[in-house]
Amino acid sequence: MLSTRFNQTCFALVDCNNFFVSCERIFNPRLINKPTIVLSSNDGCVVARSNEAKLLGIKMGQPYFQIEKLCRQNHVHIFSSNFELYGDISKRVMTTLFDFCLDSEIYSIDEAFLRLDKMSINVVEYAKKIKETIWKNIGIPVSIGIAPTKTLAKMASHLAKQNLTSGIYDLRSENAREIILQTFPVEEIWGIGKQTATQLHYSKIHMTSQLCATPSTYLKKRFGVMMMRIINELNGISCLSLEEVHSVKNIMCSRSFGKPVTTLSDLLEAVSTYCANACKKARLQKIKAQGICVYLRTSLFNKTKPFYSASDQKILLLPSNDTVLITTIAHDLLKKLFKSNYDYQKVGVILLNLIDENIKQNDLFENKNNDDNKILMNLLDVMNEQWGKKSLFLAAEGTQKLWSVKSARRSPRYTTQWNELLLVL
DNA sequence: GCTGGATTCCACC
DNA sequence: CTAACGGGTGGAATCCAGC
Repeated sequence: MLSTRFNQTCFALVDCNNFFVSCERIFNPRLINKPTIVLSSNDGCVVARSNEAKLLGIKMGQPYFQIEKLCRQNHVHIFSSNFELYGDISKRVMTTLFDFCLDSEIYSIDEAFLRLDKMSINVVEYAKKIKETIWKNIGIPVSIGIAPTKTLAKMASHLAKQNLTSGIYDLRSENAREIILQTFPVEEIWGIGKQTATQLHYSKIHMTSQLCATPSTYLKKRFGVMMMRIINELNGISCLSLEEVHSVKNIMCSRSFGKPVTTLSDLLEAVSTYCANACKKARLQKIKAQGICVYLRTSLFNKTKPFYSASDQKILLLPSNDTVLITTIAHDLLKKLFKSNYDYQKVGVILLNLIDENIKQNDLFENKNNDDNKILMNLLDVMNEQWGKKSLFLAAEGTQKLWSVKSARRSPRYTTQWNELLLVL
């Protein structure tokens, strides 16, 4: 007889360990057991650390310039983000997980929830098999947390990471939970962030067990409905189910500049580039924007220069994913927002209220249909697929891109670019 | 007061 | 030599105008 109660829900959270670093290691085995980090775009902050790098005290999200010296002294291997590579490896991991369990939800680039209670299996044995398969076939180490709710499964995966030998942690037994909750800090609970944690500490609530013992009327009044959901989940009552594949509502594209930008022409180039990326993404998903928002701002951190931030949006007469149209509108918006004599750090474009491209809502006053540029856009996408990214683009994007991001240490895109395949010499 | 829409806050990876 | 800090998502709470 299995220890689980009849009818009890059971979720597994499969989480890739140090995901971006693990991806780099697949193609560069010399990195194994060496301190290694991956930087955010623009080589700004640390977004992934190997265990060795964690031991050196390098923090998640830490700005790189603060640890540059430490890295040099300890021969830390440093990489710029290589999202094409990570996305491709992620796809392989998720496909493998779907083979094990169709009832699953991709939660992020490196995590997925599986619903296991409807399968007649020994859950822990099954988890072991999943872990071994992903390691053997893809070369990515994962941790797996098992529990009756998603929030507890998240907690279990945390604990699984501390247990390096098995990498699996089972929190289905109520007795086991009772002990664990006494030493699990509230700030590590899924859904409780920095602000909430600070307030909890202020109310002398530090450990999860203390949180669960706090009267729910008080918690609801002070922290809202989200907190009630968290408490229920911690008590083993499942409130969060696997989510449907949610349709995207907005697409945002923005980057910080490699160095401050002051001229309107550079900003227009950048905005054009982001429009092209966003529209391409929309066409790929077969959706159209009903509005577009443009924003720009100076650095949040530079206290010596004046701060400026602005945004504006325009509703489209007809939904569109046409790069030419969207870029034209974005240019108009940006020209209105632009003020000279500022050091700009970032501009961004957001396609708003996306809807299925097949939904046609003919405008009463505009008789023509809005497929004008469909053929051109299709051509653009096909050419760029065939001849490589950015073979064909609008002149407005510019060719120099003096503003573009820093990405000095990116590894080759081994799996997605023919000319960057791994060479065996 | 009530409503819906816009904006801000918070959290996550 | 100095200055240097991501890019997305989504949901809830809150604000505010118009009734």
